[in-house]
Amino acid sequence: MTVTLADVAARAQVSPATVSRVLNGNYPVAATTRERVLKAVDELDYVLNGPASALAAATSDLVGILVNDIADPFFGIMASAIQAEIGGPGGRAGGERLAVVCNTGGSPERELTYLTLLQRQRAAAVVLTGGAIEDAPHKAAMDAKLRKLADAGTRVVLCGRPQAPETGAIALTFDNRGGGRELTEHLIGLGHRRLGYIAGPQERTTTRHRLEGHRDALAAHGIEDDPRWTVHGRYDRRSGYEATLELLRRDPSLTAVVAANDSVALGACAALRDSGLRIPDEVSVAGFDDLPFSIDVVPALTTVRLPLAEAGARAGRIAMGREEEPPGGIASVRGELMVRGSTAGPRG
Amino acid sequence: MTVTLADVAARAQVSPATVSRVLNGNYPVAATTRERVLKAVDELDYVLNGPASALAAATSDLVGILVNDIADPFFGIMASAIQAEIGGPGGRAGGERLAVVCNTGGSPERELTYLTLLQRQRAAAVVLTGGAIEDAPHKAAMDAKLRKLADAGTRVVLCGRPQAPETGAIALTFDNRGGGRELTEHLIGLGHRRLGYIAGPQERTTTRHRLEGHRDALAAHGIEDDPRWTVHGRYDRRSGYEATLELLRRDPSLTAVVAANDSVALGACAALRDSGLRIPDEVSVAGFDDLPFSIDVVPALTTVRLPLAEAGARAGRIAMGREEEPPGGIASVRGELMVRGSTAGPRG
DNA sequence: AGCGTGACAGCAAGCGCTTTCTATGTACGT
DNA sequence: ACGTACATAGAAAGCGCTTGCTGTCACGCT
Repeated sequence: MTVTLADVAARAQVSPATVSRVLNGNYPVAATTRERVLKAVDELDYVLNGPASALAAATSDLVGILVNDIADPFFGIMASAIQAEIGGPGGRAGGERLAVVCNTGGSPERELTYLTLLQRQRAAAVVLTGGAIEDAPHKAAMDAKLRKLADAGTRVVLCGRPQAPETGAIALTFDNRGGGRELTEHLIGLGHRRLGYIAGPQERTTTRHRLEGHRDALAAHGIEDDPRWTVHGRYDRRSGYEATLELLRRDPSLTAVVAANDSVALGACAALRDSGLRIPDEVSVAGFDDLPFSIDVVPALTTVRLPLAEAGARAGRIAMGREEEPPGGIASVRGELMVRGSTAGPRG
Repeated sequence: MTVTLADVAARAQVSPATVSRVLNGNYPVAATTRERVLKAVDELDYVLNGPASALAAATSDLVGILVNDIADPFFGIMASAIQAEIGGPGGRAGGERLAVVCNTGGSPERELTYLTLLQRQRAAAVVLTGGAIEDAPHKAAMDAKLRKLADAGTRVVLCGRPQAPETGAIALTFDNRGGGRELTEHLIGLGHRRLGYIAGPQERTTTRHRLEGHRDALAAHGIEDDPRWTVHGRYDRRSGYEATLELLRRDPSLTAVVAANDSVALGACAALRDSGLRIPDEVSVAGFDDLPFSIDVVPALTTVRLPLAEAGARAGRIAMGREEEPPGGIASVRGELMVRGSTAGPRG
């Protein structure tokens, strides 16, 4: 039924070994023989059996990219950059690798299961993007898994995720804390003293770091951090909408709302508008990430730009061993404050 | 070094065959034996060797999802829905499958190469999303490839892509033409007679169908289709920005701009604003897809909502053989016109 | 002329798992 | 009690490929 190496060998009148060597090209084969083999491959429309090849060679060309939410451009942009470098087909790499992205949906179990699946396939490398979950048992399980992957020869790279010491993983982390601080300082500088904060899900590192940056800034300026001013939600627009209404209910005198990310900020803007409040005249709004749409909303969003594509590309290169690892296996990537129309001094 | 089935068998004092059967669970194994095996698996921290398993069983649990641009939520949303149904880990499906998304970046070569790679891996199913490329040689190559995949037992499903007859693929197509017509008719109904159209890349089916729908509407109302009113670009914001400036240069008297999709529409809005034109008072703008952000821009975008998540879920189910194929192997999915603030009568 | 030396090509032994077929008990029915 | 049927477990034959090792020439050097 299906064409095998042996069929090709028979047709080209050579041994299977020779066909294999022609295909893998790491062993001298006479030009005329090679031609003959290639011709047979073509005529028979032969397709290598991946599993068999992987089994015999004990290696695979699979590279996994884990993302929390594939429908979120934050991850899409990173994944795209990573994949381009891995050299999924046509990438700079040459050797054809199957770079695939796996959507965990933010679920700890799926994250772990995907890692196991990738481990089963003896993946050549794995890149984990975005924040990690801070549940202790889960973290322990993840670290153990990463350690095992690394030990088995799989290159593990973290992109936009805090370092996991002792796992052998290379980390490119985002300076969420610094970005958060800078953003809130900007608002404080404009004169704001009552700032609402819409945080992401409780148990994620990204959430915690951004929030800490925010609080650092408040503390540095001697501003009391009223617990009513912080609401947790998901990293999506809907959540931002609801959280903003809640914030307004708790304290209608807020003059600024800082959101966990741009999508949340969008929801916040909608909620404010629906509440009859003008941005930035009555309330300022700030986001985080600087996704492409952030410049298009009106007013354009003040936010912290994260070099997602650059970081992804670098992570991809490191995963392929085409770029030196950062010293200590970790590098921090800074964000850049983008001041735009959505923020202004209070009572504008 | 690595733990194999045989190691587990030895530790559990059974034969490798029994271990395999416990793991695959499709053969009677006494409860006590099973326990013993499971215990050994756990103690040894055994991980199945995917390639070996796939080779021996001649099947694989890999499912590929091809997308044109992973950074575009249009694809992200579909991919997410497909993956959820495939049952990547934790999905409804139970059996653990490795659902992976492959980013072609819109390149014909990469599309083909990914298909080959998936074919190598003997993928269980493949879902292709989004428009196809209309280059004849490429189409022929694709069709041949799809045919071969289908013949080899891989389930092939097209989601939001025109049917490829003779390939054995199941198609869920979007009614881009109908949606395009409806949208333009809405504008005509408002009184517009000079409508600019920003189309996508020339060689894509989606581009052509939406444009045809637009022209159908114009023709139906006896409106001349001035070639100056159509500009081709990419499916992104930047392109929309530039195309709009070009449109304005060619004919400053346009009263409406219809964009190939929402991202392009966003760029169009920015260009109009930068040109000092108010939306919708001076120029109306319409998009396509109804991505999440479309409701947040100001004014909110009039657009055609495509049920991306629903279609993706259905495609995923069909790929898993959990939903009956549509009659004739093809089903058309309609869009829904969403009238919002970005469109109004001319000289509003 | 004789032999060392490359340059190729082939043999054959696996890689780790699945699965058919066979063997061994055990529990029935009569 | 004896034969039959059923429930389990094992032996072993691959699945299709890679690769270390073993030839076999043909060439060039002394």
